[in-house]
Amino acid sequence: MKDSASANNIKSLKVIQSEVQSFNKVALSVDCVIFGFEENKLKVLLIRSDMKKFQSKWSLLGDLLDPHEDLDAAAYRILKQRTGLDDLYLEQAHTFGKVGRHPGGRVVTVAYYSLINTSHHKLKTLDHELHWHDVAAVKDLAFDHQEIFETCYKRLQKRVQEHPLGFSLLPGKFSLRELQNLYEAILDIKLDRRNFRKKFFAMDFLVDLDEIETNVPHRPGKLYRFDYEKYEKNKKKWSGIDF
Amino acid sequence: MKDSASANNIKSLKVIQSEVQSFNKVALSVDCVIFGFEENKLKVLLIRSDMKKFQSKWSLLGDLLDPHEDLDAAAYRILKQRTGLDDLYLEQAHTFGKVGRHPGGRVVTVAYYSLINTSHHKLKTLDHELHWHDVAAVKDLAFDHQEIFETCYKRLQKRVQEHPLGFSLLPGKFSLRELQNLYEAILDIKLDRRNFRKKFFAMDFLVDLDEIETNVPHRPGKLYRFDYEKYEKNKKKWSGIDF
DNA sequence: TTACTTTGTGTAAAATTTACACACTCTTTT
DNA sequence: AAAAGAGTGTGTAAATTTTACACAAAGTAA
Repeated sequence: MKDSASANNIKSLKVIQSEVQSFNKVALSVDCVIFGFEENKLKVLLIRSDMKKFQSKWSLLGDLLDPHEDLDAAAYRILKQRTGLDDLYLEQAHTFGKVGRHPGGRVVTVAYYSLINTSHHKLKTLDHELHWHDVAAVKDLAFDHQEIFETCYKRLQKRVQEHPLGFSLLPGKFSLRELQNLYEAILDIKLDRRNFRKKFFAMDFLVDLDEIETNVPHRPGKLYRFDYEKYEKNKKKWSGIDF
Repeated sequence: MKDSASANNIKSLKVIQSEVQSFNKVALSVDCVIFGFEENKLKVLLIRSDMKKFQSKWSLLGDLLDPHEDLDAAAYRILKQRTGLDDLYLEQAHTFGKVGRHPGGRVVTVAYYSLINTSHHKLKTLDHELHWHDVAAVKDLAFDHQEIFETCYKRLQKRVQEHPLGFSLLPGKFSLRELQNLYEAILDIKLDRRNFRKKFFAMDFLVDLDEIETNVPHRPGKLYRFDYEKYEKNKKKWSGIDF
């Protein structure tokens, strides 16, 4: 293995190019962990593995990187291919590069996670390929996808306590109960209703729509929307503070 | 670009192998952002770029991944090559994969950061290749290394507020003033001395060595060491809590 | 009309964080 | 040897944040 940094001689572009182009190459893939929220459960989107070896197992949505596209662009491309959406939160979580992780050869994969609002697009989930799974029930995925999934889930749990990501999983109008259900589902804990409401009102980026829920068999709750402008303006004030 | 996941046909191992081996390959490198602490300043280890194009610039320590080694192993290898050390904290931070980021061709790089105790190994920093830089003064690095450095620095700042990493930058025996100086340097803020001490004593993983500083022109402080066992035992209790 | 379910609201106690000052110990200076 | 200088070591009160907790109101279902 070349030691390009401690060598004393200065390398020409040609030398560098030959190092890069010769034998030191690997396949790079992107895997997306796509979270959704339905029936008060946090869900993750999985697909049947397209490899014989893993035929009965579920796997994450992934594809090989095209050498001519940016890494982030590849993640957005894959997400778009699977969900049709391209206007959403997408964050790189971790890169997995054990030698034997992929049976097809040396493939290093970069994991991204994303949150989508399932009410905005009913996916083609009925063709037995793509399916929403309860995160609590996800197990025994193909490849090392179980580990990737768990890493991303932990990252989401942490991230959602520092930034108001959760909103992107909800419809435009939502009740505080829905918001609380979401946080309880993501963090897998119970929260005190009054304190939860107090906290979110204090953060001051909920807009009261002066509407109420319909078709609920009890007193309806008020509906709110997330105020992106206020959030952007006050970001610094509370970013990084757990809530 | 193949769409391996949404295709309906099941792929044999051979098909997968040919996809992986054919044209979809890139060079992958690892870059290490190595932090140290000296003269009450947070430092980062940089090297003169070995490329003509960037001859006057500093760059991070990096190397190409050997296709036969694990990704993490590559990071440890590079660190060992540069510093001689292999028993230290090393964390993957982010993967950078813009198409044009490297003049030698398509190179995606995985950034790791590490903290080393400069008192344990005086590096060969005098050969004008390797040099400790004040983090505050780092600018205009080669390639996209400025961005990589800044990403890792932010990650370190965050991480150090959730885990007692800082200790790995200090000698085995240290005074509370040294510890505070370190945190002030990493976070770039001033801390209240009394509250700082209170907090660390409350966490209860400092061992009083019943020794005091020598060669200080004032009242000497007591020396402590970090108690790894107590830390491991109480980890859950305060992990994730900012301090 | 009654029972049921969930919303909406405030306050007191507890815990945590912050601000802050003075005596002590060692070194250096005179 | 006395005094000045510099940084250590320590506690408490106030402010802020977090937690625990209960009851009336609004709608639906029987």
